[in-house]
Amino acid sequence: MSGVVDWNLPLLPSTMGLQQQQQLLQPAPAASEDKEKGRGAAGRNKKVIRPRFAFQTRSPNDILDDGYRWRKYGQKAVKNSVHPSYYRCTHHTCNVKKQVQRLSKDTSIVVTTYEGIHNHPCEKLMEALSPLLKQIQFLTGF
DNA sequence: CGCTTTTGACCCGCGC
DNA sequence: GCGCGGGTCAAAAGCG
Repeated sequence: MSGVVDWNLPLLPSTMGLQQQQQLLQPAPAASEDKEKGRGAAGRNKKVIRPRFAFQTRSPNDILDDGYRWRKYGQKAVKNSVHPSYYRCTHHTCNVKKQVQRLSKDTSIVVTTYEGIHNHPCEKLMEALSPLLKQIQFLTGF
């Protein structure tokens, strides 16, 4: 089914409308991210391939709203002043994870690492395009 | 009322 | 075999 749009593509964060520069980095081509982490919540013991996208954005805001809803789940403090915050998509069908890291050198720089692909289009974008889509569908219907 | 957020504790994997 | 680190989940509280 290729009737799906690449929603996983980097949309433009609403808070990113600044003059900040965005740097898209692809850490490693190797998908050695098979850390299943069994945990009691077993259920999905499948080698789910989740692409990793790293975005380096400069913003006073740690949480960049890219159009999806994120729920913060834990904050582990590492030794190097870097306190990575973990976020997860609130979608029950969306197993996307987001890792936000702040540079200890420049707290103004925020490294957002997206893990996984969204199974569902962003509500915000959809909402914004909803009227347009409706109109298009309506026009196309004829 | 619902949802979100925060802290703690727990667990697993890997290293040595 | 044991230790450490990292990561995640859980519950509770606060706020809109």
